[in-house]
Amino acid sequence: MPSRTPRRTDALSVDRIVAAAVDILDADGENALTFRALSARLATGAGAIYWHIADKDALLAAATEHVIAAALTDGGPSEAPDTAIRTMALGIFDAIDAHPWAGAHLVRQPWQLAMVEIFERVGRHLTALGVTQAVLFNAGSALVNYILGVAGQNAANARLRPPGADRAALLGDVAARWLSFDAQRYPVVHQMAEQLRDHDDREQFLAGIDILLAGVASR
Amino acid sequence: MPSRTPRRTDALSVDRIVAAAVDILDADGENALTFRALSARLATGAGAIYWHIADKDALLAAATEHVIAAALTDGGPSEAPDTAIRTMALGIFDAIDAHPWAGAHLVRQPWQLAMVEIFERVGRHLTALGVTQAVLFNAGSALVNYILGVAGQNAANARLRPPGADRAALLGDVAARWLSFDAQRYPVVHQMAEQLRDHDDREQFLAGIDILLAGVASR
DNA sequence: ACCTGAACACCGTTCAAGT
DNA sequence: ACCTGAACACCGTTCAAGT
Repeated sequence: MPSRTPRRTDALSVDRIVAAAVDILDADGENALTFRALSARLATGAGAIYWHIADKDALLAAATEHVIAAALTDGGPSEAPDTAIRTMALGIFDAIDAHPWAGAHLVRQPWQLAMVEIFERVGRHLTALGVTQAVLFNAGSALVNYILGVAGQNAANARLRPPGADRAALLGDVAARWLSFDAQRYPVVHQMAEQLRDHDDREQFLAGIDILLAGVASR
Repeated sequence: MPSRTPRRTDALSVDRIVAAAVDILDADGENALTFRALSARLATGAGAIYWHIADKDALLAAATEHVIAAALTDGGPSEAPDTAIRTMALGIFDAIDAHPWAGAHLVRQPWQLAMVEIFERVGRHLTALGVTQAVLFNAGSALVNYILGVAGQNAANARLRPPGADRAALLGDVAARWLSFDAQRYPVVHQMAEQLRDHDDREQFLAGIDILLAGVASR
């Protein structure tokens, strides 16, 4: 029986719209996010959303920003620079693993805020690592491009995986597909298929980061 | 006045459909490729296309395959393995630079034929380079993911670039955008903006390949 | 076997009209 | 200022009907 006027918690806002969008994207994937589904969930009209957000691209960008920003927490300042890069990269990897649609959008829309944030951190850690001014740009761009490439792959894999199917089953399918190619023409693919079946995406991602760091260190 | 019955060069076929699709994609971009536009260009009904090709995804996949396969020509067999990797990577880079929509699709649909072909070649060259069985899978995947990451970026940049605008102008815009961020919070982005303005995409792509190769060699 | 083209179910986006 | 919801222009895809 509070006498204060009740807070209008149902008022529309960019935050509420983005939160609802993230919910839909996480639950049912990219195709499920329509302005009709979103306005239904928010109990409003489609036009109301357009008053707060420019268009669907801006909506996806905001949702991606939201999810990536949460992943970009700073590690302890005592962390060694190369460890810091691994930590940050893993954070992005895990965020995209949990929200594959964010990976897809990150790849399609570079130069968005999340991207600049990633670039800044990678660059800072590389500088701390002693990378010279001259190679910093190339090294940073190589790392970012690698991270984005994996992000895209992960997003694509998640799209492939039917809801409910587990990772092992999908890997088995892909391995079988690889083995179905002609062994004479694709010997390497054949032998990689074996390793593909029981590899760990996360470990392999880190292995790539380590290769890049080793390459940078050798300069 | 040949008496032979004229060849029906206007008969529909997957090849003609794919060729027309590539034309539309190259000329006017991804959004311009609709079944209506395609059937109009082929002077037929939309349903006719569906008799030859499963759906739009299959159409894009076939168009991508077509464009990437053309880029994957074998270098001379006398080529050193690391040179061969650079040559192949540059071939893909240039193909995607010329057909950005193919880069976008390659990123979205891994495990398609073009991907397997790329993986095979990268793996073969790495083996020739003396890479051990144990690290082959990780090294190959790192290279492929990096190439795909750059492919995605290139595709996105091309989508950003308004038709007619040149690369230099776009780079200037992005650099200006980077400089508009707070210099205290984004010092690295600020200093990279300078190098961004007059960097060469192709050279930077190769620099990344070299970093990866150096990292692999250091194992 | 192959093609036609109208029809269906669905989008993103706009906008006059409301409060 | 903010919301409503019908309307618009446009998709991918299907399918009965043709040849």
